[in-house]
Amino acid sequence: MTTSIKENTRLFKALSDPNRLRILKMLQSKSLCVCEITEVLSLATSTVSKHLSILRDTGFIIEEKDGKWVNYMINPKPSDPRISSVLSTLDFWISDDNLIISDKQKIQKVDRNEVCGR
Amino acid sequence: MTTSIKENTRLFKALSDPNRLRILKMLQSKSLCVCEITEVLSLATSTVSKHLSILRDTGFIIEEKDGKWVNYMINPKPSDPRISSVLSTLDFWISDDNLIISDKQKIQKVDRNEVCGR
DNA sequence: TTAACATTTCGATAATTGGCAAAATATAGG
DNA sequence: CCTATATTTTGCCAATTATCGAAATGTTAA
Repeated sequence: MTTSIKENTRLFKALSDPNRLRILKMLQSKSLCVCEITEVLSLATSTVSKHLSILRDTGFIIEEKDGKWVNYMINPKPSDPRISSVLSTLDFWISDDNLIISDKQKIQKVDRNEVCGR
Repeated sequence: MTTSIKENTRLFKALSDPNRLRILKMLQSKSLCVCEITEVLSLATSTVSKHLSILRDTGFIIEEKDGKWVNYMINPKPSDPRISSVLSTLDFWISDDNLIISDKQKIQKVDRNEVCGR
């Protein structure tokens, strides 16, 4: 495992954006495709895609292709124990934020066949 | 305790700079004044001062005035449990980095009466 | 093979951040 | 009170980052 300052900085940088934290919290509830996340965050698709690639490259999430969709989900078996540690930590560090609560309500209702393609 | 997305983002932002991580690791060895830290990091005094104020404002460190010096040290009793958690975590996440090892060697030799005032 | 849709990549731009030097503030000691 | 030293604040610049829209890529289904 790499424990360099540079590596750690990269990990904390990945966590230091509100939209990326919202994405992680949403994925802790449910796997989602890019357009579903885009709908909840109200950002451009390309912006969400970029956030997702940062979270993927640092090992927080993984992707799984499903036809024309790409499903993103929390990395179930991170090789880096720091990732597991952060993920379980976020579970109770962030829970009662109004934004997070409303995000969770939204993703329960979001249907990719309705939301995407408009 | 605040557990908002904004608060958490701020905390991770504070940790997402290599020089701030170096400062935290140095202070985990020993309390230091601004000019001692400046000497090790080879940055402008004003830059170091700024980094220290960010770490102070987020609760990672505290300051204690000592005459013309200001000593900075790890916050011994953080009111926010997330701070304690991160601080103990950093202890083993970052330890074998060459930069950190050399920083620790340097601060053992640094004497504020020699280093400052030149 | 087109058409439609999902996603990623690219290029441009605005906002944020880290850096320095100089000015301002604070303290100690003559 | 004046000077030297330590630190903080301010103003400015360069580098980085978040964002968007457009173009490129990939997939499905007609």
